Amino acid sequence: MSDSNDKPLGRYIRVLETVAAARTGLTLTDIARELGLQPGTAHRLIRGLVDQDLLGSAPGTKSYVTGPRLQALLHATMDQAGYAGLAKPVLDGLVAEFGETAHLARLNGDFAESVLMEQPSGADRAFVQPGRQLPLHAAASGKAILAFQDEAFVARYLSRPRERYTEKTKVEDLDIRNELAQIRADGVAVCDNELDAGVLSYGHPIQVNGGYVLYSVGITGLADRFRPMERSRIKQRLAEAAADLGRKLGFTA
Amino acid sequence: MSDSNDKPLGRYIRVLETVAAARTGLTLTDIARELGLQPGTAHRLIRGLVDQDLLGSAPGTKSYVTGPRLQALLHATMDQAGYAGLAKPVLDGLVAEFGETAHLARLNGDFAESVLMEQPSGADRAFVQPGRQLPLHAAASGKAILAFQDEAFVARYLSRPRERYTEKTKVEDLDIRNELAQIRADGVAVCDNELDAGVLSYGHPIQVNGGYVLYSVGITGLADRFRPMERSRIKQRLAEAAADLGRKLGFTA
DNA sequence: GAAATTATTTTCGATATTCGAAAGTTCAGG
DNA sequence: CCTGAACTTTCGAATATCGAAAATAATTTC
Repeated sequence: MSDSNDKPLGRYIRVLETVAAARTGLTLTDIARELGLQPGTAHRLIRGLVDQDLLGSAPGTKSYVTGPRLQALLHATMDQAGYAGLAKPVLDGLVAEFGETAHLARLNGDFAESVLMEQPSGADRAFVQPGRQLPLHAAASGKAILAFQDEAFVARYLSRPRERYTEKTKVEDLDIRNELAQIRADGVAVCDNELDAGVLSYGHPIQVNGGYVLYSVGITGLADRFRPMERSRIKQRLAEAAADLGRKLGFTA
Repeated sequence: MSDSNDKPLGRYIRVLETVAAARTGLTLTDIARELGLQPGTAHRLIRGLVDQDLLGSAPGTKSYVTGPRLQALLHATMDQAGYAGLAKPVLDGLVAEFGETAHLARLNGDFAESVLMEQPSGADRAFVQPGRQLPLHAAASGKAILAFQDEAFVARYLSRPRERYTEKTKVEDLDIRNELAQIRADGVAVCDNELDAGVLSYGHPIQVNGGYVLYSVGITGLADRFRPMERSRIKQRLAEAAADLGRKLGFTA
């Protein structure tokens, strides 16, 4: 009888399951023994999975853990209700302090998707309602995520045409790369009239345990009213919120 | 340049990501268009994924959703901290009401692994501390999960030898099958001195959106003290807790 | 209800990947 | 330095995958 589990795909998945089930990192030999594979085969399978970022190996060590792409996949499947319970209180805290709209965005393909939004009572119309796909080069929460992706991702993103939403939208490779560098240095991304006219927003990356950035948290408001707000305070509170959310959304790598 | 994403494994994963990112089920054509695949290729990839239970197709319809094996894999990558934020409040509620230990268990291989436990202050020694592997035939939270697995899983489980932990442990196929049927009818599983002597516990399956049961929630106490507690009340509160947890741990199918 | 359109499934030879076995490296302890 | 375990590479044979095209099924249109 030919078990469907000895097809190539099935073997890859069994390796993933083995690693995922382990509390701690597994070594090549662990995996080979567990699945009854010879070392050479296990090595090839693992390499394939690492190439796809489905497994990661803590640099320096020889043990493997679940990779960022698998974590992203998990988050992508989680229901919005799952996020709401975790993230809503944090967003509410931001709303209470600044009186502007706060939202949580998640990397989804080539966009940052808004997955949760909280507004002050009597808010303007929503610019970041859940489901909206925010461009990675022209939204604060998008830029905050893009700035912390690896070079291969950034290069791929920049290799494709980008839409210009307003006359202030940055579309040149160099402009965008410079801004990403600044975001990495500063910790916070700004989008001033680059996506929606008259709208100003701040975004902060959310780092989960492994250090990967899949989410960002942002505050958005009408530029005229929001601009005077003290920037250092916004930055500090966003950083706190991001740290809190990172813990709540986090994984043990 | 040969992108690692056009290797066979990468294409399978991209299909999974596409389906996972969609809020609703995707049809073959949707997937093919999204990924720029020709229909025949998409069909073969999808079929391979369905064979592995990584994708599922709602019976009758032609649209694909994430399958039970993918859900199990992704959940397995979540660690205790990830659960804590979601499930701790629910367990705390049970502890507050009954004054006994509550825990969340997850199907892991041929055992139900306790992944989170909450105890009343001044508790007895812990019988379900996180990490403990609870047998599927001799623990309330294990039986609650086993009762809702498909026939192939149950048959495979019963085809292998089972340990007898106490003289009350049920090990005969027929006894176990009868009890599983009763659990399906009743909704709640009981383990009375079958695993740890002097310990009584109740378990309730947790259904996530697709209907798959990967988790259960349970209450455990010393039999002498716990037995007098009103059973219907326990059952009702466990059902509520399970519904709540199912929402929080759930996926968009 | 027949024709046209769109969606799904199957077939095909060529190509690329995977397979297990065995040999070759690297690394850590004694 | 030697030894053994863990890790990595190599190899021809077996197998899965590839894109293109054709066949079937389901839906829509007229």
